[in-house]
Parts: sequence; structure tokens; C-alpha cells
Amino acid sequence: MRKKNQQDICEVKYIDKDKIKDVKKQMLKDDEINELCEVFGILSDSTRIRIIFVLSKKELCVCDISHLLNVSISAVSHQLRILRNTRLVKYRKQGKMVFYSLDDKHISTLFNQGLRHVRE
Amino acid sequence: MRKKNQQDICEVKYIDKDKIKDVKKQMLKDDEINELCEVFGILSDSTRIRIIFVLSKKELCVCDISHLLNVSISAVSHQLRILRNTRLVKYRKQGKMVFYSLDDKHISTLFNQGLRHVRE
DNA sequence: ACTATATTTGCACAAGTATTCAATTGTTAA
DNA sequence: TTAACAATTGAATACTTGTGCAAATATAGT
Repeated sequence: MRKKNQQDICEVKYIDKDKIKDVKKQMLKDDEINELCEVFGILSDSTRIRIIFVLSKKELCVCDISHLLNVSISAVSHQLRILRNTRLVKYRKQGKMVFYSLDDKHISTLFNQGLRHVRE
Repeated sequence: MRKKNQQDICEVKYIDKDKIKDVKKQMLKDDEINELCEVFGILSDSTRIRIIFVLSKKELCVCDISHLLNVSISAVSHQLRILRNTRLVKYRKQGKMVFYSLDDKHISTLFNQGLRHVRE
């Protein structure tokens, strides 16, 4: 009895309790957090990153993208579906072919900001 | 024989072959792509996003973070290790406690850009 | 109708990952 | 030298996810 779970306690006498309260007050809403996860999650896959990159340059069909990235048509299509569902790309049918292009004005900004980050 | 795999062919007579070549020339380097995936990948987890957010406000110990996010000490520590290894946070020991803060000037810019994206 | 082709889709599976639990490390104070 | 505690770590587990495969859909030409 009385055996406390180590993980449940933290006897820290906050040097500054207001510090905690202050941060807590500013905390992001759950919706915002989830959307952030979603957006960043989409940008965290090599295939999708490259798709977004090439579409930021030109409107392209699935086949073009497959060639450019050296990824199977199926894999490209799977990823395009994700990008479609999240409204990051739009498409236009022309005969048997489907042409894709970016549909979100913010996404390339975010992408470029990331690029600036890795390029220092 | 001669049976072609459907996935391997794409008989598109490029309306504009230069279009493809042009994009190919601008293609991102593999290193850049990998680093982009890494950075965005780190921002694609709810716990890590919130850690980064609270650290962008104040320097905090593991225990503070655990309380603020309502996540176990262990889980927080595991995520902090990832953030340490990728140089996104730095730490400072003080007695038994370890205080964390952001260590990457770009990361909050990128984070805020994401926030602007979800907030429209 | 039939064939060819561009794309989509459902399923299965391998690889990756976040969290929990238990054990451990390192530090402080008695 | 012990006890208490903040934090880290490794192993196990549950969950997510990217891709290949095969079949389906859609469109154009014969």
C-alpha cells in the first residue's frame, strides 16, 4: 500500500508556477494540432515530397510523375489520392489521362520554408 | 513471350518532352529530400509538435512538459531524445532536473508557417 | 463488340513508430 | 550508505503506413 507509481509523481516545487499556467493558457487547440500533424505528415514522405515538388513546376499526368520519380504508377496513384483527399492537388481529365497540379497556395510556401531549413 | 507488364509501359507521346526534361533538371538532390522528410516527419507527431510549441514559449524540465501535455514522463523523454538527436532542442542539467529549450532558429519559423497554413 | 492503354482501387504484407512497463542511471539529501 | 526522485533507456506491443500485386474502371480507336 501507499506504494506510489514513480511515473505519477513529480514533486518539483515549481520555481515559477505561473510559468506553467502561462504556457498552458497559450496551448494550441486540439484541432490545430491534428491539422498540423496531418500537413507535416504529408510532407514527411519522400514520394509525396517529390510529387509536390514536380507539380510545383508543371502540371503533369500520372505517367509523367511516375517516370520523373522512378516510382510505379500504382504507388504514385496511391499517393496522389492522399494529396487529393487533403486538397493539396487538383486534377483535370483529358481523354484517358489525368493531369495533376497543386491546389493549395500555402503548400509551396511551407515546402519552400522547409527547403530553406535544410539548406540552412 | 513479349508479354509486357502493364505497369512498365506508358506509351504517352509526350506532348512536350522538354517539359519533362526541364523538371528533371531542377529536381531536388537526394540529400535534400531525405532531410526534408526528416524535418517534416518530426513535426508530424502530436506529442512532438506540442513539445516544440511549449518549448517555443519557455525553457522547461521534462516533468513540466509531461504535466503540460498530459503525457507520461517516459513518453516525453523518448520524444525528447529524437528532438535532441536531430538538434532541434538543447538541454541544461541542474541537479536532478534537465531543462530543455529550442535549439534551432529555423524550426519555429517552419512551425509557425505550418500554423498559418492550418489557420488559413 | 473488342482491344489497348491510363489510371484507380482493395488487399496483403513488410517496415516503421509511439507508447507502456520495468529496470537503470545519476543526483541530492538524510 | 541509504532513500528518494528526475530522467533515461531497452524490450515488448499495438498501431500506422507505403508499396506491390491483381483486378477493376474509364476512355479512345478499330
